[in-house]
Parts: sequence; C-alpha cells; structure tokens
Amino acid sequence: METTMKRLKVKNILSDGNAGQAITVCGWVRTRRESRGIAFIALNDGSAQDTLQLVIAETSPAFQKLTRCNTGAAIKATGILKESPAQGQKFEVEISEIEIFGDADPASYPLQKKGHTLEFLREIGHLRPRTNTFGAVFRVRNILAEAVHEFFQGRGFVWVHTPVITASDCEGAGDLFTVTTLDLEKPPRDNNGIDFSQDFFGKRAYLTVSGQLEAEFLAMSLGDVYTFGPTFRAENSNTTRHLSEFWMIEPEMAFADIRDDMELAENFFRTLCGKVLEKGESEIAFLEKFYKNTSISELKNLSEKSFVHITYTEAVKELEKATEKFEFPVKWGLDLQSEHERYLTDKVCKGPVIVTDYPKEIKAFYMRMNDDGKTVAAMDVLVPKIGEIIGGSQREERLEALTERMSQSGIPFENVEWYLDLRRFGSAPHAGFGLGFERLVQYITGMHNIRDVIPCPRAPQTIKF
RNA sequence: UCCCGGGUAGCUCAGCCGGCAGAGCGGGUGGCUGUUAACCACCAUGUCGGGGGUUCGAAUCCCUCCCCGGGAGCCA
Repeated sequence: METTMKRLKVKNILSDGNAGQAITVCGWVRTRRESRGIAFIALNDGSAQDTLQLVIAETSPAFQKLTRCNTGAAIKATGILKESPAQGQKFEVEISEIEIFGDADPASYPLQKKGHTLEFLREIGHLRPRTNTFGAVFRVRNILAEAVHEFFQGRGFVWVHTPVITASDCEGAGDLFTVTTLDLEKPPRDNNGIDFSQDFFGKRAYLTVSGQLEAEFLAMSLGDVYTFGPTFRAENSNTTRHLSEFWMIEPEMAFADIRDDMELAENFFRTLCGKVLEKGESEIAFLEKFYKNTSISELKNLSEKSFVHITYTEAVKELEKATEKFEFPVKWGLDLQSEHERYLTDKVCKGPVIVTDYPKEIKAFYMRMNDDGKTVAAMDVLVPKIGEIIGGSQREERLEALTERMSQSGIPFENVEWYLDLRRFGSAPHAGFGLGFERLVQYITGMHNIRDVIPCPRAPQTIKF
C-alpha cells in the first residue's frame, strides 16, 4: 500500500507522540532481534540519541521483509504508535508495512552491533556518524554552534565574515598555507625566489590563521562583532588537541577593556554549558555512560560556578611552591607548559581558571601594554584536560605604543598601514578573544581526541574526502 | 619534529626464550511466544603491515620502510 504520509522524526515521536496515531518513520536499522513469531527493530534516524522500537508480528506483511532489515539498512516503516508494554522505552510502533530503501550486507558492512574503537571508526569517517557516539558528538556540536550565535545575537553583536583567503601574514599565530594558482612544476622566479607578483592576486596569499585583525576594523565601526568560521594552521602538530583546519570564534568589542573581555568569555562559556544541558541532555548522558569523561553534573557545575582569576605572576608563585616535580622549569618570563596549566586547573583551582597579565615577551604584539611596562593585558582561559581553550586580550589602541611593540617584535610595517590607521583615526579601547570551537566541543563532550569532534578532520598527513 | 607503545580473522586482542595460527565479539545456519548490544547450539574465518636477512625451519630473532595510537613541543 502506497502511503502519502510524510515521515515523522524519531525525536518528535518520542517527545510528542500519541498512542494510537498512525505514523511513518524512515531511518537506519541499528539492531534486529527475533523470537518465534515476533521481531524487534531498533531504528535510528539521526534526529535523536534514542532509537525507536519497531515491533513486527508474524502476521504482519512486513514480517517477510525482515531478513533484509539488517544492521545498517535504510528503511521506511508504517504502523501504529503504542505505549510499550516492556521496560526500556515509552513508545513502540506496531508495524504493518516496511519498505527497504537500501540494504546493508552484514558480511561486509563495517558497523555491526558491537562496540568499535574510536581508532577504527576514524578509518571509516563516512560511516561513523551512524554510531551512537558520533551521533551524540555531532548533535552536541550543532547545539553549541546554534548557542554561539544565540549568545552573541542576544547581546547585539554583529556576525562579520572575515576572509578565508588573506594577505596578512604578520600575526605570527602560526605557519600558514599558501594559496596559489602558480604552476608548481615551474613557478616564475625573481631574485628573491618565487615571483608571487605573477600569482593570482599579484602577491602572496594565504589561508587565514585568524580573523582578529579584520574583526578589529569591523569592531571599530560596528561596535561589538564576532566571527565564526574556518581557520587554518600549517603547523606540523600531531596531538589530540590540534587540527590543521578548525573553526574559530572571535568576538571583538569596541569601548571595552580586559575586564569586559574576561566577563564576556566567562559568561559565554558558562552559557554554552547550560545550553548543552538544556538541549542535549540525552547526548551528554550517553557520553557520560560510555566514556565517563563528561557528565551532566559537571556541566551543571560549570554553568553555575564562577571562574577563578589569577595573574601570571601569581600563577608562577603557585607553581614555584608546588611540591610536584615538573619536567620544564618554572620561572617568571617563561611561558606556562602543558604540565603547568594542568597543575593550575586540576590542583590549584579545581576547574576553569583565567590567567591574566602575561610578560610582554611571550605574547603577541597587538596586546595592550600594562602600566608596569613589563606585562600586557592578556587573558587565557584554561580548563582541565584540554588546557588553553580561550586566548584573548585588550588591544593596544595607542599608535606609538603599538609601533614600538611592532619594531621590537620585528613585525614588518608594510601591508599593515590599514591596521595602524585604526589607531590614527578615532582609536578607542577595544578587546576580544579567540576560542577554538573544536576544543569547546571536545571539552563538553569529553572526547579525548579532537579528530573525533569534527566530521572531516585535517591534520598533517591526514586528509580524506 | 622528538620520545614511547603498537600493527596477527570483519572488530578487539592472546600467541613472541624459533617447531601444525588461537580466543572473544561480529557473521552464517538452526532453535526459542515480548526482545533491549536478547538467549541456546553448530559452522567458516587468515598476504601474522611491506621488503630484506639469520636459520633445516620465522607471527616469534636482526635490519629497513610504511601505517596507527599515546605523550611532548608549537597553539586555539
């Protein structure tokens, strides 16, 4: 029997279904269980963490099609929604019709009804979103992405689209990917090497490592802005916390100082934790149960508790009096190592901490010089397990102070006159931060490897699809 | 890039002081009147990562290359 009924999503059936209603669902078979005279299918359509239980009696015409309803098969099922008499689910569907869209041969379909390691699933990136784990992660990722916009839009921030292809190579935020249409077999050369004046843009171009500098000129006109888009780093980093292509969120506020910046960062982080609990509780519950590296209570605590604030100088003092043996030296003027950050978050502060006022030598040139002449108005948010998740600062708005820092840091002045113009004309205090979106998703889902929180991870020697 | 650990059945792994290649899960077949990663019985799994060497004989010892994971650095 052909039906004109549109499919209902499992999420909606489970939340607003009524017993007795006729429904059609489409999805992928997770498991099939059979007894004499009756069979059960757990159907998942990606809309929810939970599966919908389909019940097929021997008397139903659909019973004949059961042999093709293997794990992974895509099907359409029609029947009557009922309250389930058994434990484990509120509803189930008494099925009258099944249509098979696509089979999944059990002998060769890689995902069978057993646990798979994350390492194995990484090798089948196109199929892993069909698992409970990756379904949960990618739905949480979506909840967070929506919450990012909701947070900023609710505060009157303007979403600005800074370029993916950039001519700025001065930020020193990392190694850049070059974008070129030159013939790689025989590129044009001049005395300095490859002649990029003959390239597509007439000069060397890169994939962006940060939208911050562009966001600054938009903040100095639109007021409060934020970017949320892809970012690229060509570093040869092989860790569980780095990607070559990742998404970054960079708010920038005019007429704001470092305190406003910290307040925004903390508010942002805590609001997002709350949003995930509100919209993704079953996803977090699943991840908590299987990986025990995140939890509903931990996220609740994060959303409610204030962050600890500590200056770099105080942090160094804490580390110096630690009884713990560190591999790297602790000394005022040296950057904090992973082990030091972990000690601060796990032992000293027991949660997220904002470290401020770093020595100018270890921070970027655009950060505002403090009155002591030694430190800059920088702030890093460190969280347990991940380390640095947010890096921000008040920007140097004074022309002379900025050019002096640029000279000291060896930043070339060509190409950045536009950046200096912002200090020449109507300059004002402003501040912002950058947050790696995948690190946020990683922290909130508790996934150990950052390659497991983005659908198509890019890393050195790693590119698929 | 550096330091560790690993690569044996579709998956997870044992076997590694040289001597017939194994288990669990998954898969197939049959059974079972409501299951929850169902259960019970039986059946089949193979380039032991690639190449070279030592040896009568190598999954096992040696060399080399490739790949994967963890940690570190760089950073978000």
